Amino acid sequence: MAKKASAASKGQRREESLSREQIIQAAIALLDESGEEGLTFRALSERLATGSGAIYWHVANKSDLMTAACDELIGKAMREASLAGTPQENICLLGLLMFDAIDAHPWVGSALMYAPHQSPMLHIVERIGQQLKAMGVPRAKHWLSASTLLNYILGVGGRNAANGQHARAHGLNRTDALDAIATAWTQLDPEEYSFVRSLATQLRSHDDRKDFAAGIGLILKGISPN
Amino acid sequence: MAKKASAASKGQRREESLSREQIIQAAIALLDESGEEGLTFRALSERLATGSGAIYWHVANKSDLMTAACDELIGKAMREASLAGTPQENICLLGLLMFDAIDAHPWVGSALMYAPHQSPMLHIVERIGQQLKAMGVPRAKHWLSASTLLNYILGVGGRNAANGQHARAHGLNRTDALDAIATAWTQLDPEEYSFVRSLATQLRSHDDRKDFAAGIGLILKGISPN
DNA sequence: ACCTGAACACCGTTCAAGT
DNA sequence: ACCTGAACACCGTTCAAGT
Repeated sequence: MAKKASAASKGQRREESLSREQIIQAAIALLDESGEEGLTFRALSERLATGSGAIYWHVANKSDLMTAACDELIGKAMREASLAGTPQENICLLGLLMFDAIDAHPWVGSALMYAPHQSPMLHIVERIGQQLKAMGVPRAKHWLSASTLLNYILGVGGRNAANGQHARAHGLNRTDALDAIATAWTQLDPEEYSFVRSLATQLRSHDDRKDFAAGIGLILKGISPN
Repeated sequence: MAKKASAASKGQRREESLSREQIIQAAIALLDESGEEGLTFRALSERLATGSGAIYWHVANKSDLMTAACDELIGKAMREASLAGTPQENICLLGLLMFDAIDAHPWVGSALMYAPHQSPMLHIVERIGQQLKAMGVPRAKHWLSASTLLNYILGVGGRNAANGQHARAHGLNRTDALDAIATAWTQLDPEEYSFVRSLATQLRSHDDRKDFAAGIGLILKGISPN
C-alpha cells in the first residue's frame, strides 16, 4: 500500500514487469503517432515508465523491434484473411490487405523493405504461394511468380512509406503533396520529359489502392499460361 | 608559393574551392566503400579536407546529397542507353541497366526508394514511357503500365539494397547469406510453411539478374493487349 | 531475473566568426 | 562568396550497479 502510493504519487514507475508484447504495442502506437523517426528508445522508455536500457532485456535492438511490430500487424492480417474466392481473387485480396495495413501504418512499408526475409515476409509468401498452387502454376514457375508479386508489393509499400514520411515531414496532406509534384512535372522540359508531363493529370486524379489492385491483376495475367 | 607550401606541409587544406560535383563524387566513393552508414558529413568533410559545415553551402542536406549521388549514376545510365531493339527488349534493357547500377551500388536502391518523385525516378519513367508508347499501349493505360513497372523495379532495388546492407553488416558473402536463409526456411513448421519450404532449394540456386528480367517479362506480358 | 540510468561513441545541422 | 569548427540537440547501445 505504501509502495503503491509512492509509485502513484511519482506517477511514473510501473507495477508489473515489462513484457515483449507491451513493448511492441507501445512501439506500434509511437510509430503510428509520429512515424519512423518518432520511435526512439528514449520516447519508448518514457511511455513505458521504465529505463531505456530495460527494453534491451526483451528486444535485441531497434531493427528487431521494428520487425516484430511489423509482424504483429502483417501476421495478423494474413492469418485472418478469409479466402473464399478464386485463387486470383484471393491473391488480390491478400495484396489489398497488405496495402491497407501499409496505408494505415506507413512505417510498415519500410520495415518490410528492410527485413526482406524475416517472418512478416514469410507470412505473405506462404499465403500467396498457396494460391499460386491453386491457380495451377507449375512448380518451375513458383519462384518467379512469387518473387515478382512480392517485389511489386514491396515496391508499392516502400513508396507508400516514403510518401507518408515526406508528407508528415512537410506537414502536407495528400492533395497538396500530389499537387506540388504534378506542378513540378508540368514545368519540366517538354522536349526531354514529354511522357512524364503527360502523366501529370493522371497523377492528380489517381487512386493508389485501385492502381495497386490493377497492378496485381496485370502481373497475374502475365503469370497465367494463356 | 608560401601559401601553397604551408597548405602542403599541413597536408590538409585544399587549394581550389569546393564544388557540388566534387562533393557528390566523394559521396559516391564513400557510399561504395562503406555503404549507407559510411556516408556521414564528418567522413565526407575529412575526405574533402574541409570543415563539416562547408558542405552545406553546396548541398541542402543529407537527403539532397543522396538523391544527387543517385541521379549521377541513374541519370547517366538512362541517358546513355542505346535502344536498338523492340520496345519490349528496350524496356527490359532499361530495367537491367537499373538492376546493374543498383547491384554495383546497393545504396542506390534505397536512395531511389526514398526519393520516389525526384529526378532519378523521372529519368526512368520517361525512358520507359517512350517505349510503352512505341509498344502501342493506349494512353489510358500509360499510368498503370508505367507505375506497375516502376513499383516492381523499386521493389527489387530496395530488396537488393537491404540484402547488401545486411550482408555488409554481418560480413557475409552472397552464398553464405543465402545459405543461412535457406537453412532457416527448411526449419520452418511444415504444416504452416509448406510453400516457403519448397522454395528453399530454388533460393540457393537462383540468379537475381535473370529473375529480375523474367519478372519484367511477366509484367510486359500482362501489359500487352493480347 | 529483471531493471536503472549514466556514460559512450556517435549522428545531422546550425551559426557566429572568419577570409 | 565561401569556409571554419565548436556547439546543439539529438541518436542507439552498453554496462556496472542495483533489486
